Amino acid sequence: MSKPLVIVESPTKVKTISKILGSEYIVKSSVGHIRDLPRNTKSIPAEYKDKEIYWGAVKPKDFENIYVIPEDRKKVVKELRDLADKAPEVYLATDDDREGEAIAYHLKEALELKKEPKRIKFNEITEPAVLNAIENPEIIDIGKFKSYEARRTLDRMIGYEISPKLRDLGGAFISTGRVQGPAIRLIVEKEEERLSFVKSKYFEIDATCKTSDIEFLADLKSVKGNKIASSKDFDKNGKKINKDREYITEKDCNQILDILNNGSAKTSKIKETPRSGKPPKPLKTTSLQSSARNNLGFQPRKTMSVAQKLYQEGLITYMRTDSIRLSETAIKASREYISENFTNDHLPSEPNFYGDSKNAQAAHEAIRPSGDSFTEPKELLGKYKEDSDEFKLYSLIFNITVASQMTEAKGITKSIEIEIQDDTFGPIVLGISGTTWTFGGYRDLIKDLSEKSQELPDLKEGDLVNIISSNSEEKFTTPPNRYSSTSLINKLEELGIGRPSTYVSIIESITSVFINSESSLKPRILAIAMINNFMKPYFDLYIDYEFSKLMEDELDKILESKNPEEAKIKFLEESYEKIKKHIEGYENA
DNA sequence: CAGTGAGCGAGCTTCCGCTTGACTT
Repeated sequence: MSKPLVIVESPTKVKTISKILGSEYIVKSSVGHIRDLPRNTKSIPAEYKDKEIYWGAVKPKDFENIYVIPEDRKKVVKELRDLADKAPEVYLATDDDREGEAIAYHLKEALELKKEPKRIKFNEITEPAVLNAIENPEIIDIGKFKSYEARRTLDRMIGYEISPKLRDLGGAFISTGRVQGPAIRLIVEKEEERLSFVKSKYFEIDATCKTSDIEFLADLKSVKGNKIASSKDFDKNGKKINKDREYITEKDCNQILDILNNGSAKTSKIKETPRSGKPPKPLKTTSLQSSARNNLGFQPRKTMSVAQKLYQEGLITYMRTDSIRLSETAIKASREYISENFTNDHLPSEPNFYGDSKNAQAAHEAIRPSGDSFTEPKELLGKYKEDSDEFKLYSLIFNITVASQMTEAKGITKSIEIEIQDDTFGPIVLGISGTTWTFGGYRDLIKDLSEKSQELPDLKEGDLVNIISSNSEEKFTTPPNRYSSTSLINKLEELGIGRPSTYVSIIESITSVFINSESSLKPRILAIAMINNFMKPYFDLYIDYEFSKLMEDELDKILESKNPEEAKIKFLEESYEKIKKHIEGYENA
């Protein structure tokens, strides 16, 4: 009469899994982590109050962590414990990654399970996947749990050792850690690049040309057989870096304009090259944030909160993921939609596959419309208004997912060169080019909005062209842009710093050190001093851009070790020795 | 005698990652 209990992380999953497992099972969620290191001194258990512990959380012997159930998690834990007590069997179906394994272990401890729980994993919620998992239970992977503990303890160690020293210098509103440190460094170094940037002058020349039927604008491409220098041909110090470029002066410029205005030009070369357009990759957290920023003007925080609503409505899959893998279900649904709405040529004979980056944990699939047959955006118009954030974001997710399974676009890029001969400048070559798409492929569903096109004149080699007027523009190279919240998050991901669930909160945790205009993160002087006068001289290791990746390598070793507990202790001992040396260096400076 | 300042000790904060929903601006 009592039923087995299945515990997942997200409440939203409960409904779908209940439907699959039926009334024979009770399905509940932990709503994320349920135990952690004590958050502050008040939450340290009384028995440790007068004992020596590190960072308010770790016993010196063997770096054993002290775990507590935070006040606001006690209700959930009690509820789960009561259910577990009555259940003949407990299935821990937390996510299939390091943190998921940790939550499973914490559940086993916090629920005081007498019988070994069954650990089950699935990374898509479909009937076969869930049933298969139930039939093939595993046990909790201690290696994974120990590598989680190493990560958790190291983060506490770094944050709590260095932040107090930093606060002595910088005041109450500044702190650092494995993630915050490099994030602030990125912003500071970008500002320094901008400050030291030397701008360079260059010229752009174009001419309005005319044939019998059409007027068009052509750009100056080369003189004396060399290409005209553009912004790319200077480095950040204003140095000319390309020997085979023509760096034209203002005087050259005026002479060339004169020649153009008085000369007669001839079509010298027409080139047609085939071009293909690749469909977009399926979405993960960072690319969703970028696409929503570029196409809808959403900041990451807004994107995530709208996506959360869509997820809770059951319209999309999980939105915090580092994977662009589409499940078979998703591929089938996309292909079905394509074959029903487009021609056979829009459907590749084999599905398009996209691989994950090396440091992806891939506990969830890509972000896509949910289900085994996708809801078309227009079907949502009863539920959402056309100009609502939900409708716009869902449409974006739908379009990119389906487009990722369509064929390439095919086109021809035609370039026309028009030439004037001159004694001083040799051949003066003007050019115009444009792409005509002969087959739309995925572009018949989504178009690249940034693309502009100009109608090309119908010219043959040797045709004469009249130049009506010409024009020059003085241009300057520009320093690199500051990071936006979106581009900083992309950079952090590239460096393996932070996780999909934390990207938005990383930005918010460091807001005190920059002047926030969201799209342009400018560091306060405090941040610059923190990096240059504190972190770099004394704690350089902890703002190394590779630090997180190196940590991951060490965590992998713990995971694969024969004795993970021992490997964890060794890793933390070595880490502690290192940080103590850095602290000493700082204290004695 | 009243006001000031040095010195002391107690108590607080800080990390990252997993989930929502309640809260404020």
